[in-house]
Amino acid sequence: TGRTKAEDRAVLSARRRMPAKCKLLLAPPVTSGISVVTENHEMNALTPVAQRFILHWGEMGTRWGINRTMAQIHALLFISEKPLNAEDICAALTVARSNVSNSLRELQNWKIVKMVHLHGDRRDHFESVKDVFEMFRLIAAERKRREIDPTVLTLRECISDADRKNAADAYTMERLDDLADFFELGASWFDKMGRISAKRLQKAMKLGEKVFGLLGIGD
Amino acid sequence: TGRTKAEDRAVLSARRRMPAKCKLLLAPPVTSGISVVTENHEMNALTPVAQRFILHWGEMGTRWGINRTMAQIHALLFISEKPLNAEDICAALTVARSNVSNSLRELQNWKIVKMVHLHGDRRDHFESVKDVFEMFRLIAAERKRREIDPTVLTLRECISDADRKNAADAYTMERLDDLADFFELGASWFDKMGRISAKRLQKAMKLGEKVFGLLGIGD
DNA sequence: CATCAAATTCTGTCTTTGCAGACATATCCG
DNA sequence: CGGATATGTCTGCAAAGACAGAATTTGATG
Repeated sequence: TGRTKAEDRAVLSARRRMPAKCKLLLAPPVTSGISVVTENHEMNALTPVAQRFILHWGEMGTRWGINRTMAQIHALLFISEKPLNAEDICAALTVARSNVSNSLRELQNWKIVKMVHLHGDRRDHFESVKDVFEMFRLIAAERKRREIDPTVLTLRECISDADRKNAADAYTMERLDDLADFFELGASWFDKMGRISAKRLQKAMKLGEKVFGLLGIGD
Repeated sequence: TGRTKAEDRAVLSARRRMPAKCKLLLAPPVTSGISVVTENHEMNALTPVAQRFILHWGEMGTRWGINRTMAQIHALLFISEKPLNAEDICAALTVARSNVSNSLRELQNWKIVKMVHLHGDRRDHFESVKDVFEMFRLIAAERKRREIDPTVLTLRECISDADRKNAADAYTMERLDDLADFFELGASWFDKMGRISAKRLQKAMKLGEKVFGLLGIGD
């Protein structure tokens, strides 16, 4: 098989924890889009497709260092036509309020979820950025700020602190210098992506396709 | 301060766990590059700069869903002039053999660490890919294979499974379609990066800089 | 300013993951 | 073929992280 042992293990452990972990699957089965009308807006139970997407997105999150609930909430908001309040989210994903509250705060820090208010409802409602390029742009900007920038800083400090008389450090310096250059190049990309609009980013990415073409790298 | 509460918490918790977790810091302090000569090769204790880099790289790993030890081993190999054997790595990072063994296997799966043999020594030795562009290329290719490809597959399946008569699903489909398009564009990028040489990738990235310039996005 | 809904923070529990040490297997040499 | 050395796998414990529920704070409204 073209699959590593580590992956097999991951699959198995994912399966093992399914019943306990993935509460979505434990939610009452949905035959079709049954609507439950609450005070002031209707709340649809999750369709099987929605469930599947949310679960997958949660899993993806964990692979990239994002906690599962946070990613799931993001997925839910992303496919929700209307803004949802905390209560709605708790109900849809069967998670505790506190968990939802914390995850929403973090999603707002990432700037991919915004708080909105609905007329005649004092509860906070939340909606996701819907444009995928915009979303990517925001995430890239934030990751740069949190991870790339500090890394460049650390690398540069390491380089200037290195003991030039020590042979081991001399080689280390060479390597770190390369790495720092690379990250700086990457950082400037992230930066630029963070500044241009989604429309232009999309154009730039498609243009990039062509650049590859010119370099003679076809499909 | 320009820092979120979550970040403050992260910093605190990192500090709290330092003594227990980061064995590197507990290793005997290194005054200068003291050389310890073993059977057939000399093994330098880590310099402060090396320690710092390894710790930071380990931390970076965790942020991107890579386990800390694995990232630390990678960092160590990356700045090591000569290939190291498992024993050397255990000693340098103060981690168990089993841990080193598993991490090395995974690093080889990622194709960023290669096993080599030294003349007259039957132990396996390991060295990291040293070219940063090559490293990036390999990591990108692997992440695509493991995460992007399955995501595109899932999204497309979700779209084809969606119930077109259901209003909720109709909206979901729109969103997922956008997302799938985006990931496919991304996948093709990753793919192309995976195929071109490090040299050309470097050229392409620098060229990309210019593309941004042409689009009027300066520093 | 009292009351109540909504939201947040705190605290303890449970799950998951990472990891060390023990055990098992493979490889080389006398 | 036996012993030694090297590597790989398994098991159980411990740390970290995620999470639920309780307690607290916020703030809106009569």
